[in-house]
Amino acid sequence: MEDKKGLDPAGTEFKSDSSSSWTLAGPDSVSDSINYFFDRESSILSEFGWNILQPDHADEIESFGELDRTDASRGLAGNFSGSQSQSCGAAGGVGGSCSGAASNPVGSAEVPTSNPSVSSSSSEDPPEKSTGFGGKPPEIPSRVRKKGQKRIRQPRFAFMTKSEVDHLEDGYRWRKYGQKAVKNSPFPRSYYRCTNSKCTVKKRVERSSEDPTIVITTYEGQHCHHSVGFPRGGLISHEPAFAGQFTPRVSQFYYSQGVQLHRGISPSTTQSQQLPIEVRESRALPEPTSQLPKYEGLLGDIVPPGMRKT
DNA sequence: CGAGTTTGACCAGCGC
DNA sequence: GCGCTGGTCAAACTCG
Repeated sequence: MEDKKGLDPAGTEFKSDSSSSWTLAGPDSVSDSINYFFDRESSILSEFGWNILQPDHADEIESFGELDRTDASRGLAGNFSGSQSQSCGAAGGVGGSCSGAASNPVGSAEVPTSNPSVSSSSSEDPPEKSTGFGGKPPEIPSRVRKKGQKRIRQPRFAFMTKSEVDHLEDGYRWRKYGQKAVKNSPFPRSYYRCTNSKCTVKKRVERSSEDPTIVITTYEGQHCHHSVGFPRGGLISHEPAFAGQFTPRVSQFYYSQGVQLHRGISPSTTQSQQLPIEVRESRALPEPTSQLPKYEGLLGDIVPPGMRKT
């Protein structure tokens, strides 16, 4: 049960899937590599409004995953300040989540895309009306969204956690707004959004069809407010009551079970840690034996220090 | 009674 | 153009 396909017994190889693997350059580089991921992860997560702390023990980390860039042309390409993210609005920027780097004009770091028609995304670009998350909320309900008005994706990241609980505590409060059966998976996918009315962060939770003990959580967007509570004393809350309530549970998840980051970094993020990342999971989780070239291509661009691709 | 969940329907995007 | 699928809505329902 503890064994994961992504990590060999020696703990020196990380696999995103059967098509690609990461091999540490040397034993000494293990912790460095872990630190690399978590330093970056903390940075990245903080961009999303989370302050995930680094685990105490590197061996708790079981694997790092892949990401899908298939939708890059639609979701990235300078659209972090897209229409949906505008609703962070006036509330924004408590702790800087919604402002600052969050509104970093990603367009300045051009994101390579496999889709040559990425330029078409310019039609989606809000013409500088909003400054990142400082704009006004979308006034048109998506249900009444006009035809041709594309759904703007926010940057995403996902991670996998070995847990029997579907909905992991992360210090924020979530409201479930949908559940849907997923193709090729016996487990439904649940859709959550942050209960903060000014926050548009969404979260998808599903179980891996390959390993039902693994929960795949995908966050989309950035919180524009503090969390209610935070693991291991790193409380941001102004409400001690809540803080005390959440701390122990979350700590257990993040540090006893470890956080499995299932993510990717857009090539541009290797140049600027200020940039949020976009992680897209595939429409259907890849079969163990199936290969998604798009993953491979992207992973090839991301080689953490001390690691080499095999 | 308010907040959260469930669930069927609707819509948009994508691939063929 | 059509069908499939993911994502979202919203009414009904449950719970505290």
